Amino acid sequence: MADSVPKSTRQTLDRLYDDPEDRLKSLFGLTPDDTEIEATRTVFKALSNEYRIRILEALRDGELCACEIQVVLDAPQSTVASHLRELKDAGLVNTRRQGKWTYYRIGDTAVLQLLDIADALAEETA
Amino acid sequence: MADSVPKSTRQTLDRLYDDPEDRLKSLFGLTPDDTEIEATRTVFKALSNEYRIRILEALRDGELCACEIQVVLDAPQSTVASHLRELKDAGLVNTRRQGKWTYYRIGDTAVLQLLDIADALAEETA
DNA sequence: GCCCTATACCGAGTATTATCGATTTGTATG
DNA sequence: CATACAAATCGATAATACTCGGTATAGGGC
Repeated sequence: MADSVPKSTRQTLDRLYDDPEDRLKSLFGLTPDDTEIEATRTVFKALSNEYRIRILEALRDGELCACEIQVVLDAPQSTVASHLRELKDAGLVNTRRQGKWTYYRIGDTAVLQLLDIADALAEETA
Repeated sequence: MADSVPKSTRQTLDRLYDDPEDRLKSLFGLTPDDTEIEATRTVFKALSNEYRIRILEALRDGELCACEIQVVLDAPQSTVASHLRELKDAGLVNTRRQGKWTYYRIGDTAVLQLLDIADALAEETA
């Protein structure tokens, strides 16, 4: 681990701290493992699109079929379908097939918590 | 509003519901206004990057200067700087300048809540 | 079987983001 | 005010994401 640290960084730490080696160790301790970060990123990425946020908001009150979501979004069928797929892949929604129709619903209320917190955060920032 | 609904949608609703006009109205009621959605999206977009998640995780324990964050991320200075700027623009971190150094800190504990919830959600999905 | 409809998938064009070397800006210190 | 250094910005290239027409798949009714 110590070998991968560039000289410039060591020099910076040398100037800043009494015990740069200790500081280096504690800094590296701040990094969680890659797979966990990647999984978290997947969730946020799925949430970082206007259409997909609209879909989740529409699903607050309960399930809707794809054709209804199309009405809410007022967008081409293929566009809506691809966003629905992304939400499903990210595990944020579940589906239920009934005849020709596919019904979508929020997979976990934690999704709504995320939306609420982000909304509040955005509002106070603005 | 009714004018913007395409014929194909009306036909779909006609087939699905007894009172398609009512259904149309309730569906449109599910859409929040554009500026709110956009603000929420900005927050999630800022969170949907590996480096930026790492930065926020590193800031859990308290503020760090940009040069220390560079050590944690092990990435070029300009790359780190652009991510820090994006986090700041999104309102997720605040800065404090002390001499040559700029210290970054989490702007609101709600940011950590978002990370925790998304992490838990990602874990249960996997 | 055929036809109609809901929805999933493909792929090419477009738009947005990320990366990072080079340069500039701000802040000390001699 | 010259030098050193932290950090911000610029700008060109690369990577990623979005859009959506066209097409394929699947279910139900005749």
